[in-house]
Amino acid sequence: MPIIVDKARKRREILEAAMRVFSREGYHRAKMEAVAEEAGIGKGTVYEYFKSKTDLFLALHDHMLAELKAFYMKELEGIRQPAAMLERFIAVAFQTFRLWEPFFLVFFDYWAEGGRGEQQTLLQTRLREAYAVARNDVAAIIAAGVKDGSLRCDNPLLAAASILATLDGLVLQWLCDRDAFDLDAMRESLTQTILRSLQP
Amino acid sequence: MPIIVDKARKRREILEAAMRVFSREGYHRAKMEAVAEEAGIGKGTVYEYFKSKTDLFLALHDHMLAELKAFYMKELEGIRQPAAMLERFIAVAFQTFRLWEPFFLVFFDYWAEGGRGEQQTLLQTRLREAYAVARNDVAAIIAAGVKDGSLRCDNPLLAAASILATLDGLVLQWLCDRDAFDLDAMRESLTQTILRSLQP
Amino acid sequence: MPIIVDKARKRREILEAAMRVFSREGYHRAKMEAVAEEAGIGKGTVYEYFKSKTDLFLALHDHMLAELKAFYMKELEGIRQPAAMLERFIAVAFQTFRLWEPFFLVFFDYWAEGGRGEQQTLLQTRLREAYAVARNDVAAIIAAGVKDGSLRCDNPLLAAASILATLDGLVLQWLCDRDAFDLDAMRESLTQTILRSLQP
Amino acid sequence: MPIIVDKARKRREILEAAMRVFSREGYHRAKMEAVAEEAGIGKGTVYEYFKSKTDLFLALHDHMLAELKAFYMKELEGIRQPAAMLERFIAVAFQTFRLWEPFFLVFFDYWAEGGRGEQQTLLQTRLREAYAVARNDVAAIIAAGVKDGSLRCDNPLLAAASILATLDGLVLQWLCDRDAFDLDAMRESLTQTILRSLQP
DNA sequence: GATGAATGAGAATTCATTCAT
DNA sequence: CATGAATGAATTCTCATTCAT
Repeated sequence: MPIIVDKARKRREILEAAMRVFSREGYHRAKMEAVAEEAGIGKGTVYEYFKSKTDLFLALHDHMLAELKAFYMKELEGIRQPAAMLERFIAVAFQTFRLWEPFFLVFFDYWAEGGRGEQQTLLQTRLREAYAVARNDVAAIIAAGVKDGSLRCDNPLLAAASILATLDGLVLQWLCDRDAFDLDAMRESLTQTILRSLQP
Repeated sequence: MPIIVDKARKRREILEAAMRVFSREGYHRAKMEAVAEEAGIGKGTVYEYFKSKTDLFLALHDHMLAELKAFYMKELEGIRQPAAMLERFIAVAFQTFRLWEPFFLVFFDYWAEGGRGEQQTLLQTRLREAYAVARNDVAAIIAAGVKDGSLRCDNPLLAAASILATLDGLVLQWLCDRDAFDLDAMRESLTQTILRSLQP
Repeated sequence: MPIIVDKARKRREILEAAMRVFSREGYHRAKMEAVAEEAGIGKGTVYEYFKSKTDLFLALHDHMLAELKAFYMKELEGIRQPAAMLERFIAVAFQTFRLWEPFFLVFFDYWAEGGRGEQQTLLQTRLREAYAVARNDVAAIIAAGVKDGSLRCDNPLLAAASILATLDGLVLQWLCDRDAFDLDAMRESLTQTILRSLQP
Repeated sequence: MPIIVDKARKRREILEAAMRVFSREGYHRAKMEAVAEEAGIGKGTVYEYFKSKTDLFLALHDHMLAELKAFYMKELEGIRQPAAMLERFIAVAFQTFRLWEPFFLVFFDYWAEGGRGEQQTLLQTRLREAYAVARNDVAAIIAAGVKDGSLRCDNPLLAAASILATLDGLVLQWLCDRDAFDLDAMRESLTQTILRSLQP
């Protein structure tokens, strides 16, 4: 009788090992062997679950985004007021800066790989889609506020893009230098600025 | 009669060739040979000017920042009003998105390399310094505005960090998807938001 | 109540699966997993019957030769006249070209492995023995003809070697290019040439 | 000034090293590193001349056939009589058995690789072409004999194919077992048989 | 007996760097 | 000075084999 293995579980373990290794060393410097070791398995086993390093990289992107989204969903659950949602959204973002540091470090590599080239790589498509989804989600909150009169905004999608950009840019800057600014002060200041700019 | 070679000039040519190659392929995928070819010289010659690929990468960072700074200086020249300077600063930033695309694509790699690790790499130090300088420059403009009463801001450094973050995040997003948002609309909207948030 | 398995039968099934896979892909490119799949069993099971890939390869050689010999025996059964036996032998050989194509394709690999090296590999010994047996068999037919005066030949063993060589060389050539020559025309021509050269 | 290297010469040296290694170990077992070592160069250098193992293998085929052909040309030079040419041709073939042993051992691999598959591999095409050329060359000699009345043959191309097959089959057999038959006796016998079968 | 998940030795290939000319 | 031929450390990926169930 064949050994019964929870393939989905092991797959996730590999993904999480990959995240740690990639975040530590960077995608290009990271060796498959290191990923295997981090996952506590043999080199060849990784290839039973992912057919190449690229494939693993891609799968990790999906995995990470799914996890991130789930985190946001959970944290935003139950909040109905658009302004409150935005405030919470920003707060959660700042939380992730600290809690999901490795996550964002890996993201550097997606940006570096995905920004490049006109060839419509799978990664590029995914990255583009992920951004579009995020923009739409945030824009939807703003639009809801506009509708119920609690917010004012001519172009919710543009505002959403801008908010996301600020958050991205802040992790970037903060990860390059933890002393660049105080996270809490920045969160308060940013929340104020954004909410004020959307005030009716 | 030795051929007199303008070493500084050739050095710059190599740097610019490297920028094109790195922006096209990414630092890790880029081959030294490709850089040499792009510069129209022999592979070995690159090593006469830069002692290693890392060294070239690092030197390119300095070169690029110097060029960028020079561009900003020129474009901001003559403007005295803090608010006007900020407006112009943002406008110039958006200009660079289009004009300096390869530049930013290479920047992805600096972020990817520099964000990582506690090891105080030379690159990391430089990146940190560059950010600090940029923050100080922008903060200085704001502080000047606060001083002459034309602007209001509790923490100019924090505001500067935030502005820079937004701009960084926007290139990132825009380079991943040129259709993410309209650059001109974004510039206008962003300028408004920022200036309004600094209104006394 | 243990499942009674016809081990010999399954063994043969694996051998035949191996023949198909080896003939398709070549011994070296063929994967044990592919053999297992072709046999409709699990990868590990192959190792219950053959202790290694080499072992399987070797066993296949024996199996194939036994099958081939049986085929010849059946086809030559009842023929007594040496000349007629030779004619039939050649005809059967040409039949096998078409009918046993995979068989010969695998043989390429035995030649490639067996021709090489002074190390007295098991395979090499087997190959040598197989050739010796075949030569003796054919030589025996010729010798019988010489004895009954229906054929003339100074050195039956040499003639046998030559006949076998021609047949081997023809499969080789024909398998490399099905359009190299017409099989039927070749068979007729060859039969004539051989029989005439052995005419008293 | 760049180092001046006789690239063609080194290429040939690598090819010859490859022939030795491939003939010794077989194409599949042979390691690129062994080829490099045999050629007295570094592993990477082989790749400066051949872009892959397959490429080297293919190039070796061409190289070997060219060398073989040159050898035949030289040895047949000056002979005009068709019968004499055939006799000489066979004699040269038997010479090569002894002199070019490694050559033929490598050929096993071409047969093993080239016989297989319907995919029109480059190697397969080359092999087919090589056979066709050889058949035509031999057939031309026979046809010349038919024309001047010194030989008789209904189908020179068929006869040529048969002669080549016999020679191929003989190397095969002989390389598998040097004691299978005496080369000289076989040569004489074969020459007789062939010439007699072509007698008017 | 049968299975297939796990493994790691092994091989092809790449590419930064050196250095003879 | 400039060059590009040579190099080998490093890395990805393959696949025969093992063995727990």
